[in-house]
Amino acid sequence: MAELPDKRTAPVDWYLAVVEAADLSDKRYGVKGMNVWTRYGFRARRNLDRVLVREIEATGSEAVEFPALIPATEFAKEKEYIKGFDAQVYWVTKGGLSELDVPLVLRPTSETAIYPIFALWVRSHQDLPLNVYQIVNTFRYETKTTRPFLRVREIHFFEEHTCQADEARATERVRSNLAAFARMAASLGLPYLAIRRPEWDKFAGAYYSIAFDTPIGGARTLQLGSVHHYRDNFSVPYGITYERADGSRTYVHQTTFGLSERLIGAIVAVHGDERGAAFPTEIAPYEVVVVPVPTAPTRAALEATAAELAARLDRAGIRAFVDRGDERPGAKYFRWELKGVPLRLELGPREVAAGRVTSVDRFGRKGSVSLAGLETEIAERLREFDDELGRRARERFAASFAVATDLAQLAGSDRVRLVGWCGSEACGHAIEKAIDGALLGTPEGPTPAVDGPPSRCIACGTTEGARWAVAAQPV
RNA sequence: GGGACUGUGGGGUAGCUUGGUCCAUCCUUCGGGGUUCGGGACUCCGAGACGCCAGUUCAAAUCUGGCCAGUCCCA
Repeated sequence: MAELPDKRTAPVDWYLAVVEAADLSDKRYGVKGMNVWTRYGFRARRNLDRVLVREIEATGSEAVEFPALIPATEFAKEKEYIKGFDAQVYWVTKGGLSELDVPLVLRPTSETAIYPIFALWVRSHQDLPLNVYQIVNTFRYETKTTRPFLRVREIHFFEEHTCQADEARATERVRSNLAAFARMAASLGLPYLAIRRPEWDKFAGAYYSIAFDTPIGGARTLQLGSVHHYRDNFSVPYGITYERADGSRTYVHQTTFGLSERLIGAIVAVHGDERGAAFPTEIAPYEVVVVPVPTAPTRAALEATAAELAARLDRAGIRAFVDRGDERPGAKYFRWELKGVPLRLELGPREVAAGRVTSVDRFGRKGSVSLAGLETEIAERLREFDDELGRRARERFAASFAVATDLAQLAGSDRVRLVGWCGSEACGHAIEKAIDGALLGTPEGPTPAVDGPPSRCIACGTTEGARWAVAAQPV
């Protein structure tokens, strides 16, 4: 297997090489931005979905599924939304041989598919809150370069859509989503900042947008997902109203929460290193791989023992795989490290004689596990691995930010920059130009690497109302 | 929307300027045999490509045109 490009000096080449070498995605399908999920990559995706479902359902959301095609007439009802999306939708204009009277849009996101039906579902205050999510594929005609998982045209999309009685309750739902994402990200070992987007960069049609961003080296960041408060911006054009207890009628306030397979790309980009990918155990296609280290006479017995170990782990809910391939053990070690498996078990004659098995985690930390206590000891090792994975990620996260006090410091920056900002759009664009990227917005929680508020706006120097904002190069 | 560039086995490439020495190079991958097996084994045999369509020419991976696909830059 060839050497990987250097992650520091050639991050994009490194990322593409890891995705390919780890066999997470096959990009040879003949449509730009539409890639094939391999067996290995799909396992990761299924595990990711399981975490998302678990956490969102814990907040009282239920699964639904709406159709992929949307009549043009419904699609066009909210004018900001249309402006934001009409340049990147796929159209279905023919049915068989005939032109359709009403062309159909292949959903770029599902507001316009769902809200006409919400208008039918919501009638009384007793129908609220309405919290539903779906995990479906959405389609966007991306014109920029596409990258597996990070920028695709067929998106594996998680989207929650809710209706609340009023603005305050919608705000509460946003808070609840932020907390749910915090739990999801913890499962993935991904540190991030929740950042309120500036006016000019909020979701089309939103009252405000809060996005989750994580640094991935240099000044570059990756958006992991977003939560939006729509107020009644959609419920008015779509007529989603309810009757209060006193008989009066009013519009609902809505929120959405969106995530995608980008999270898998983020796991690769954030946790990966010179050896390849590194999966947190919740998402790992296999949590444990057993590698027999045979000599000719012990081969059959060792493979049988390895299969038993894997079966025991599977029964204990730990996804395990026995690598019986014809390669030498060392070649297998390299491959499974590249593929990001958290824990490897080496089983040779020495281990069998001692009633133990050697464990080596993705970071190369060795241990010895007794066969008798296999399940509990492995579970413990996996916990230790996740702790270490998270610790390393947080360490890099903390080192990713630096304050800039002058626009000149933004050019060619090797960190994500925290800047004082007065809140004006003109200054925002000046900052974006200086860093050749974007002003992501203002952090929702505490801002890392700073103490107290900024003294002034980095662009205009105003001291009045200056607050911390994040400037970066989003990928 | 404007411009530049690129397209060679499954992946990565050499060859293209100056047409012939190319039934296309090397690495990797894949299939089979043998010797091996505690950190990327070795060896033997085998498989696999010039984006598509036209044109020029005695002769095209190489030149020309169109198309398709992709990449990058600018708006």
